[in-house]
Amino acid sequence: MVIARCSVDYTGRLSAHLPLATRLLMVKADGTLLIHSDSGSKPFNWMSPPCSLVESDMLWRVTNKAGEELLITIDEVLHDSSHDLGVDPGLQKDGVEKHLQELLADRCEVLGASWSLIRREHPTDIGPVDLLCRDETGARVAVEIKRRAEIDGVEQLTRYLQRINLDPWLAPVRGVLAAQQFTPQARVLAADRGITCVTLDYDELRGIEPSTPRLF
Amino acid sequence: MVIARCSVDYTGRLSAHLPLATRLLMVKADGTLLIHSDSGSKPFNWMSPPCSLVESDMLWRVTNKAGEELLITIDEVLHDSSHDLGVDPGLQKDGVEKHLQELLADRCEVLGASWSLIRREHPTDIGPVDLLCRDETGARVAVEIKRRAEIDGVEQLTRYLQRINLDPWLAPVRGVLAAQQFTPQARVLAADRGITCVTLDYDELRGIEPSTPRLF
DNA sequence: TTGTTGATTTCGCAA
DNA sequence: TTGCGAAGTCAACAA
Repeated sequence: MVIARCSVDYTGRLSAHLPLATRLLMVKADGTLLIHSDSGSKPFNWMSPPCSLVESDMLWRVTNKAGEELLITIDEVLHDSSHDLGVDPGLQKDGVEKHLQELLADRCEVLGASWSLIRREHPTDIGPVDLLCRDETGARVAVEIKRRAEIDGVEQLTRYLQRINLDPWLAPVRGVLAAQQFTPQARVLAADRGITCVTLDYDELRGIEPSTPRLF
Repeated sequence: MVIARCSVDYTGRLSAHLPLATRLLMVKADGTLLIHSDSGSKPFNWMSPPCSLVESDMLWRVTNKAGEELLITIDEVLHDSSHDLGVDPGLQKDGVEKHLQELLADRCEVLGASWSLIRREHPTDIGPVDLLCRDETGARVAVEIKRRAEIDGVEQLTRYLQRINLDPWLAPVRGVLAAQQFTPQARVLAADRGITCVTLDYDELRGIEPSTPRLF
């Protein structure tokens, strides 16, 4: 961890210049280098491993295989310390889309009374549909699950429906977009495409799910 | 800047837990808080301003307006230092999409012989089309520019074309997707929609451009 | 304030 | 390795 007055030049996927100012240079154990200012959550410049750092005099040269280069010109070092953090057990996440899909696969009657699951991750040639279900009339429904449904989620489901309806064994298949939140524009476009929007309640799904006895 | 053995719990847009380990806690002047381990380029946990940090004993509680909460339980502080970095002049970038658009607007004959520019950032009710050109036959062409064209770029241009072709003064307008790189799926979908893909060479564009004499 | 779009996005998963 | 979709995406910019 070095705090220094420095200027930085990056050439690679684009060209960028960082004028002389005081910043934090962080070199991690895995080779990651980050250059942070005193505001904002993202570093101004960085380099991801694998990369090589060569320090000569007051010039740091960081390069990687792809030919990207970070030149750090050090004007003055204000702080320099090193710390051994050891390995990190990592972050445990809960509540993401995958989890929603698992819960809904188990309880697709949340989408409609008497609905049943035909298949999870039903493959098409442009990617898998989250759920393929049978509704109360026996008709097939393709379900796309999002945490927050936006316009591109509607586009995605539309593409799936086009593809899936080319299969005479499956067609006709209608679409359901299931999400915790919807942007107004997603609702409008979905309505326009004949796609039904279903709002999910994560806590309710999670609360209901354990009460379902598994018959393995 | 604090280096400490700590565990972290985040509740907000999702729930996440970070088991006890040694990490870097960074508190920036603008209120940003970052929790970094010794590997990876992004922090495991963070909170963006505006947020409030309350330190009581060995517990840090960080909250924001949206009801998100970060609980940091400090086990042992290994390092604690503070540094005044001052304001940063910020990063100067070159070579991003906006720049490509400027270059192409000046040299749209790169897209086809005798092509001319009608308008840059042509407005539609769902957003501006990057370029509106006239091809060698006098027909109008809507051009969408990307650094890397993916499937959603094709969707975006498709929406623009639908809108723009509703205007009897402009229709018919065909589409060109110009990018430095294309994903295979973008090419397939573009072909499917009758959209032409044009590969751009940034160095060539930049190299050619200064040779164009300006008439004042 | 809200919405849209780009990003040296990063990250994870799967083919 | 490559491709593709998700992300607590972040951040800039316009309406």
